Amino acid sequence: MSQPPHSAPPRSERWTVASLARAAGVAASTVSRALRNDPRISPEVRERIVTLAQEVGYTPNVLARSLVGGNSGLIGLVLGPVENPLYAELMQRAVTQAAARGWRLLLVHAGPGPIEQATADALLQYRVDGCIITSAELSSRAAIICRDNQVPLVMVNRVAWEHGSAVSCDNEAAGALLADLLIEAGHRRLAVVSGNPTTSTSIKRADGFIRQVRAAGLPEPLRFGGANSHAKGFEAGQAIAALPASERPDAVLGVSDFIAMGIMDALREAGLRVPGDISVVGIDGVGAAQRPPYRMTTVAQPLEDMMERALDLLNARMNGVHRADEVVTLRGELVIGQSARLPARLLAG
Amino acid sequence: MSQPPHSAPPRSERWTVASLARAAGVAASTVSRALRNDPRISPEVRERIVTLAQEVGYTPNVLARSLVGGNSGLIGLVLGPVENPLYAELMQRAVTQAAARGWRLLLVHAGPGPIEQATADALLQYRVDGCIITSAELSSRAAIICRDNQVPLVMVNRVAWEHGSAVSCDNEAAGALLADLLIEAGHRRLAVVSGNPTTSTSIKRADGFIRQVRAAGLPEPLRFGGANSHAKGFEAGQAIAALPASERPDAVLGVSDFIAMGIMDALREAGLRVPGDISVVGIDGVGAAQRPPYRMTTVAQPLEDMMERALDLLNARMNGVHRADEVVTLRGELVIGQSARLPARLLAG
DNA sequence: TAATTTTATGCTATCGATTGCACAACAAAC
DNA sequence: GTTTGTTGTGCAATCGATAGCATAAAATTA
Repeated sequence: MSQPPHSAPPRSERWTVASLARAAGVAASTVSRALRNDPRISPEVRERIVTLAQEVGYTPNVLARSLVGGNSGLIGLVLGPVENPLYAELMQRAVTQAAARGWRLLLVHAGPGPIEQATADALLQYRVDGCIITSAELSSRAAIICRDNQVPLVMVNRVAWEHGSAVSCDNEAAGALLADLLIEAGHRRLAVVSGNPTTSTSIKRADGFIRQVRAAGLPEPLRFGGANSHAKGFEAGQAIAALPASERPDAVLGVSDFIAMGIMDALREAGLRVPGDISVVGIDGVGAAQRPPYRMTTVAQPLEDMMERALDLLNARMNGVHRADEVVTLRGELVIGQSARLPARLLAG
Repeated sequence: MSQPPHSAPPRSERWTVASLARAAGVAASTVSRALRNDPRISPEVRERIVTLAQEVGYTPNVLARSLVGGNSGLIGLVLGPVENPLYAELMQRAVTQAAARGWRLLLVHAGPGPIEQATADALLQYRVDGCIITSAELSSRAAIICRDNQVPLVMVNRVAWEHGSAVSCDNEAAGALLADLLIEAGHRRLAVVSGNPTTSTSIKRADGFIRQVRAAGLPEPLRFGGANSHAKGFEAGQAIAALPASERPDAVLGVSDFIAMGIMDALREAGLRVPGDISVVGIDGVGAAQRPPYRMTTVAQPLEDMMERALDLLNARMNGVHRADEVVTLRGELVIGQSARLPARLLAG
């Protein structure tokens, strides 16, 4: 493989359509057409060229191709802080599913900090065909760039701020479902620990939860939170544990599994049993929260489907096709763990 | 911004050197030189062109530039299964540090499965300037491709298999250090839970640990393991907890924090106290293991430095410069948590 | 057999940015 | 007032792949 057996190897450089053409005694355009299965090329010639290309290990230069074709095959990816396992899981699915469609990911940002201008510019410099933003917070620069340059944009796990399509779980329904179940199971003093107060995801989940608590005529839930982190959940858990038993909630929603893990850790560390003394539920369905010691009862987001729909949305907007922004909401699925007391009817099945 | 105020806007397309040149009344080459600060362009002309470019929001097409220059500015990134927080942390640092050098990451793979041929080919198709592999296991296809095509390659957190440079922590020393400390603190029955038996990282860490146990004249450590996962650690923890108290180890090393978390979860679930009844230590220093309820005593890898050295190694091998493969080993740093009984001398400071 | 259509291939321009070389314009020097 | 030297720009080729158009050869038809 490293010693191409043919007559006109490019001087220790890589093979190109031109060098292949020289070696095969045809024109560069013929090589290009043969490799793209253009029906106008005769079977014999095509066969000869394809064989040669394989023998020498020819790899097309996508950069050159996209220069003329206009499609880079690149999708920009902006990730939130990956200490939250949700983002890591989203990333993994993004890579896999993008690859299945022949696209590659240009990873421009990952982390808690705001995205820098130079970083956001890379989306344009590399002529990405589309962009996926999964950060709940600091996506503004990237979103603006996409808007100003007609780059298809889809937000995953957050709704669009002013431009772009979005795919998310029905967050309000998830919060409501959990409230209903907890109440049905007999919980009477509820609490909710929110995440970042500026993100739609956190707000909706808490809203749905609180709405059902009120609808049931129960006292207003206690509220904690402030950021989507284990630390904030832990703080809230400590505060809850410090309450006198008579005032302490008997069930808590962490609006993300990540937060709920922190809550549970704090409660247990304070000597409370979960779910014996207090129920804890989350939303997201991340793997880390499904493992012991958490075994979280949660509403899992259909991440696989969400990413698939996200790529569909991008695909429909590529190649200059203009379409109205679209918001897709998928229903999450209840995952019965062992972190909360639930209605008996659910424990049978 | 979306309404360029100038006379010759490209017909709703993006601006190019050519359209800028037309608008500025100069040649394309002049635009190019002005934007690259070529000293041969007069200050006035340069100023005029730069201002115009900024006004209309011109973004150079990197694909076209790399076609002539030969440098794509892309670094291929191959990640292991990101359920292990270590990989997520490495990724975050890779993005940040690459961006600081003006490079972007082409994320070609992330996950437990083997890397597909089509995926590995993307490294060549996009003409990456270098490649980083942080997967402990399934990197072969990518490594082979890099070797056969003189693509600079550096493995992070594993030693090179047959080609490529590598950056890793002094794994053997880390294992040995932890053994020494545990023994000094009075532990006598030690155990080690390994990861994937084919990875150098796991082997070395266990080796260093076992070596020191033997050197101290203590009985051969119990051995568990088989994969670098929370589940395997959990299994090992359950097995350890099931042993009669007289045979049960009083200290366990999980060769990664991820494994050690699983061990600790199982021990605690079985009613054992950590570190009261049994000490648990890990290696890696991931954030998840530093949080409650783990507060892991561990040897932290200097991830920031490791990634920096990795990029240095790539940089030195770019632009066709050929250098011998290089292996860099950095020393890890002890992090004193609360998961193990340690020598009193350490607890003072 | 000439005229026409089909088929297979080559020539050449193109995408956008860069760069070697040529060449104006102007200043300095004899 | 011609010659030499310096500066600043433009022209044209290049990178690698693709696509429109032209054309030679072959196959079909009149």
